[in-house]
Amino acid sequence: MDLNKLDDKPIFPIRTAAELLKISIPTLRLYEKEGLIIPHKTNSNQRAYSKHDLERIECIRKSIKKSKISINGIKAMLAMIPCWQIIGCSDLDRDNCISYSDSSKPCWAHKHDNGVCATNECRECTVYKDFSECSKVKETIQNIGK
DNA sequence: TTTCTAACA
DNA sequence: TGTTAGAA
Repeated sequence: MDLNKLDDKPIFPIRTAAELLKISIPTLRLYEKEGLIIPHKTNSNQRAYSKHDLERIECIRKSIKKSKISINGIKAMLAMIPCWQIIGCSDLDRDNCISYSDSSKPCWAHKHDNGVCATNECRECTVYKDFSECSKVKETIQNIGK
């Protein structure tokens, strides 16, 4: 069993996550509402954050504080991810997909009623995962289509 | 006690 | 961003 998998274990309740990240609970909820992050939900609908989730949020915080871009700005950038190419969906699926034409929010923030994404968990999708670390985004983009 | 959603300041 | 309502 590799230890890295522990990083994906959703073990932090929202209060702990907020303390570790030094941000407020409402802010954490806001990021989720805006589609920037998809925390795991427990049986009782409680949010649970993994170490990777926390790192992803750190990436968002850096963008907002250091790069001075807004939540809407981040959403717009994430909306430009060529997800159809990354997951290799068909031209038909792509043309029928809302997130292909919509540039206001990331693909995983959409409800996919049809196509391959309809049956997939966005939280587990490489499109979502690959853009979780600030340091690896450029590399990810460069490798698209290879 | 803690967190949830939703609405509002 | 923070606060508040009522419910779980």
